[in-house]
Amino acid sequence: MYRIGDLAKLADVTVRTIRYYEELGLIEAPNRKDSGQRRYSEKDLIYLKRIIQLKSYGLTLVEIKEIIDLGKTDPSGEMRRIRLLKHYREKMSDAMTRKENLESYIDELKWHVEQLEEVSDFQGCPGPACADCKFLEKCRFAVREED
Amino acid sequence: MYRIGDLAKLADVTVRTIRYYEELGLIEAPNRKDSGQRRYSEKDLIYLKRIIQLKSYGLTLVEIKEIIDLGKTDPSGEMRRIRLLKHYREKMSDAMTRKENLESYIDELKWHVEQLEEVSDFQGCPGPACADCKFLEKCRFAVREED
DNA sequence: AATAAACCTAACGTTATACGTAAGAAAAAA
DNA sequence: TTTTTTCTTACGTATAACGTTAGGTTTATT
Repeated sequence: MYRIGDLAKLADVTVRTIRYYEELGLIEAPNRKDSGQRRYSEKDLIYLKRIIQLKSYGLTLVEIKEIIDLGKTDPSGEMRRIRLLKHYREKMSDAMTRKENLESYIDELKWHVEQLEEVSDFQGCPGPACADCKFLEKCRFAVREED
Repeated sequence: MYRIGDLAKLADVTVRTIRYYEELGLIEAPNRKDSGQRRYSEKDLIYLKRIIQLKSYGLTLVEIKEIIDLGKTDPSGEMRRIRLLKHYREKMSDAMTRKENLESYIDELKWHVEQLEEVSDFQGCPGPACADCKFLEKCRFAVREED
């Protein structure tokens, strides 16, 4: 059984953070001693770490709560199961979109790097330099002649 | 030549946003009429759209400004070029990290979906149900027996 | 036993981001 | 000549994720 300070150290967060997560319903209210002090189990630590992991994925606490609440829903019964699946698939779809965005961004960065490495007139972009820029095809900002 | 309201419509942002970006130095102060009203060119529109695109990648305005300022730096001279490259590569590295995180997240979501589709005791996770969970190998939260 | 360290609740404070909104006046457009 | 748009200045706002303080109790340490 951990005290709240122990748990905080093990998960590398502050005590306040743990209380705050409890307040938000991200972690369950733990057992208390008669004096009122919280005592946590190994399982609580696992859950907390999991939340931190989800945070590292860029989810907000609200999004994390949604996922947790989904988990709490009793999945027995076909309808509920289907709804749960629907929710998760929406999350998946969001994530895939973000991933695609990120990949575009990475492409753009690559483009900048290549340009710096190989193209001379960096300042002319976009504009007249477009004419003989080797990235013309890929560039959606290029200044092209009228058809 | 666009008036600020025209530009706003074309880029689908508010007038305030444009002035704000100018204030931050994200876009250059445009030419003015004698009366003081801003007049924008096609190129200004391109730059603005580019900023919006970068925003859609999840960059903050400050990060976008960094990138823009990098672009403004005169890249002639080997030292500057190298520093520019270094900055861009750092951005790349950040982006790659975020991408990896996102991929882990997607994996986790997949795992949830598969679990919902195939595993019966969802509520028992983590805990005793770990013993015969088909995802045991991949799970870093599993409750395993002592060695 | 005494002191220090940790814990409790409740509630206000903080920092940052990205604008919104209002005021009062001047210029452009219809 | 209305109506719309624009100008500057400057205060307001909303959300996120806790930080911090107060005032008091409980554990741990010496």
